[in-house]
Amino acid sequence: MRKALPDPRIEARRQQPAPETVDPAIEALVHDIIGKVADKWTMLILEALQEHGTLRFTQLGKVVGGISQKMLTQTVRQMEKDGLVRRTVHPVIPPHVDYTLTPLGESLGAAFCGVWIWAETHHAEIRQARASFAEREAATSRITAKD
Amino acid sequence: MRKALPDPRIEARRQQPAPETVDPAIEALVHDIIGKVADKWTMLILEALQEHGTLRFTQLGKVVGGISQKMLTQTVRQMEKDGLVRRTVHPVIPPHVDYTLTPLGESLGAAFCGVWIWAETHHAEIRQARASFAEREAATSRITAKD
DNA sequence: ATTTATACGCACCAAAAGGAGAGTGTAGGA
DNA sequence: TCCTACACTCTCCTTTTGGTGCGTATAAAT
Repeated sequence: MRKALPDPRIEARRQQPAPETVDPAIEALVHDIIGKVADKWTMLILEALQEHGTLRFTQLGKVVGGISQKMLTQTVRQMEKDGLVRRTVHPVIPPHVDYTLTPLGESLGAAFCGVWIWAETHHAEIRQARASFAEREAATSRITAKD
Repeated sequence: MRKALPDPRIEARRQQPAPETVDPAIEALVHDIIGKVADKWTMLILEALQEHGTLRFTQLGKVVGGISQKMLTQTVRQMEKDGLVRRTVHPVIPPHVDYTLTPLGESLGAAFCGVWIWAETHHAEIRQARASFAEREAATSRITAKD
């Protein structure tokens, strides 16, 4: 969420009104990708690597924070499969492996950057919304159209 | 992913280098928000409401596709709590409830827009990455530094 | 009198996610 | 000689997620 600048390709697309020519097969694939990529750990790891450039396994775990080894391995493996990170093994003892974002990963990081900034920008509003929801709930009165 | 234009506040922030003044409490809160919002169904519902403006319960379910009533209720309720959607009950029989994005929800939709476009733009690369990973795996040779 | 439509809530159950902890291989240091 | 570091993998176990089906209220239509 830090240094990323908007992907020029994405910015270009934003200008255009709306393709609206959505092949259902592509649509399904995109939904699938979103489903895989819109994952808490994926986002967190993406951010960590974006900020630090290259990290080793244990360092990455510490930077992300609160992740188990299992999830770290699993998520990073999936990201490698999807071409988001490059995993480099230095065959020394004790083992040394480092992780870095591929250009594809960087571009995803840039895309998610907007979401990070959104969260930073609006977290106060969310807290407020939660509070007022709780209040309304306590009064047992939901929003109701009065016509 | 369709019609959204970039949030001006986010675009403004992107220019700035990096605050780097990250209060750990805020950081944790942001991580929490990301964790809640980076959910498959949340993203899909967000997209549906962004494209259609206002939808009733059943319609929303159809537009999203493949979601059970339970998850639809649950997710939409959470989004209401977080101030992303407004739920309006028309007290008629049979019941009539419609859902629409709040300004906060719209802004999140705009932020996620970049991710949608990223997925549409790069899905071919992901498929290719997966294929070449599978190939490398079959050859039982991972990327290894050769020095 | 029976059916239909709508937006759920609830209970039950299967599946998946995810955490904790132990095990592994081996070079170099104490 | 034993311990430590590193990046895992594997097994067990608990928690969470999510699907299915049933119940509900009630006015209007058949």
